[in-house]
Amino acid sequence: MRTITDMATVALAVTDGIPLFELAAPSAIFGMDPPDLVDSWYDLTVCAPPGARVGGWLRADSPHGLDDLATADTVIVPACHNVTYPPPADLVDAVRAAHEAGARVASICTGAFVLAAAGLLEGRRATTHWMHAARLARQYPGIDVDPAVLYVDEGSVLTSAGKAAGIDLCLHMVRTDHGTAVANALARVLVVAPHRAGGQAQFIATPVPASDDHGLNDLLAWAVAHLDQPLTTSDLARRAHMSPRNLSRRFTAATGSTPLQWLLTQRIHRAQELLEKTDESVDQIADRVGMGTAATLRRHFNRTAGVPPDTYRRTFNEEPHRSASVGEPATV
DNA sequence: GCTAACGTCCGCCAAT
DNA sequence: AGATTGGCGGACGTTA
Repeated sequence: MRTITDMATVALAVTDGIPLFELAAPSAIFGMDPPDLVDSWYDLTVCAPPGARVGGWLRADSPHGLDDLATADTVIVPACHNVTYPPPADLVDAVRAAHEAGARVASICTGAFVLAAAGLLEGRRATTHWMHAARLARQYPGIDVDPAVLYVDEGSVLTSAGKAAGIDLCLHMVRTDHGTAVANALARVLVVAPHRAGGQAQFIATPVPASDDHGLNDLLAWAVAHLDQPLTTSDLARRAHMSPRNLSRRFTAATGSTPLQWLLTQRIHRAQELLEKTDESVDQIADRVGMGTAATLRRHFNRTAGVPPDTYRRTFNEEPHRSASVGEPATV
């Protein structure tokens, strides 16, 4: 089991020609002044080859090179600027070495191609920018590429979709390390959506199909507002004026997860929030998030958060910031 | 941890 | 002709 302090050093792998945005998102989050809510924040190292260009008009000037990736707890690999060429071999080797040394490795956008080349995605679920998802899947048949989600958390290997989804992934890591309250506070500072879960593709406008609106947003919003009630697929279908079969199909296409699984995830997130912010019993919380009994909540909570509700509460409530252990969350 | 009842969801296929 | 929909069966998951 990892601890928060284990994840404290974050290394950002800069490659020549890297888009500015890719660099900006993780820098803004991991390199910011520590929020008041925590007493230790991340230590960001930018690892850049000498004279690397950023965004075509900036030059990175860092005393740290790729060798420094190996000692980081968390390694972030932003987009490579051209996926038609194989990623730089020294970067691939450095990323592989870092992962072997126990680092958590996360990619943004086409950075997934670097992780793939390092063999870290083999047999795993992963995502990348929708424009390049087909290429990734073709080049690496062993990867279960999901182009429809914002990010995929496979524990020690995380991938995110294009550009702004990198912010979601970074927030997700902050949430994993420091809890929902800290992640939400940070999102407020950054003025971004506090939580777009990895499996929630409903807020991405993927401009591939002619109509990028799957028409489920109202339903999802309604469901979130009525989580405390028992909701079946048929209930949702009735609300969306669809047959259960069709809703099930549309739902999966739009969100990347099935109705029940999506509801369970939403309920667990709500429960996490309540555990952090209130003193309500697990029983009460189970009732408030529509999970029936505490036993049911515990079962799903364990599976999703990696720890029982009471442990989670102790981690983020009573003793918020001291090397608290959180398990590896399952894929969101 | 077991069980019984019930819900979910996915392949198949005909209807639209 | 091709895509979308909805009903059905049955394996599988969830709940209490």
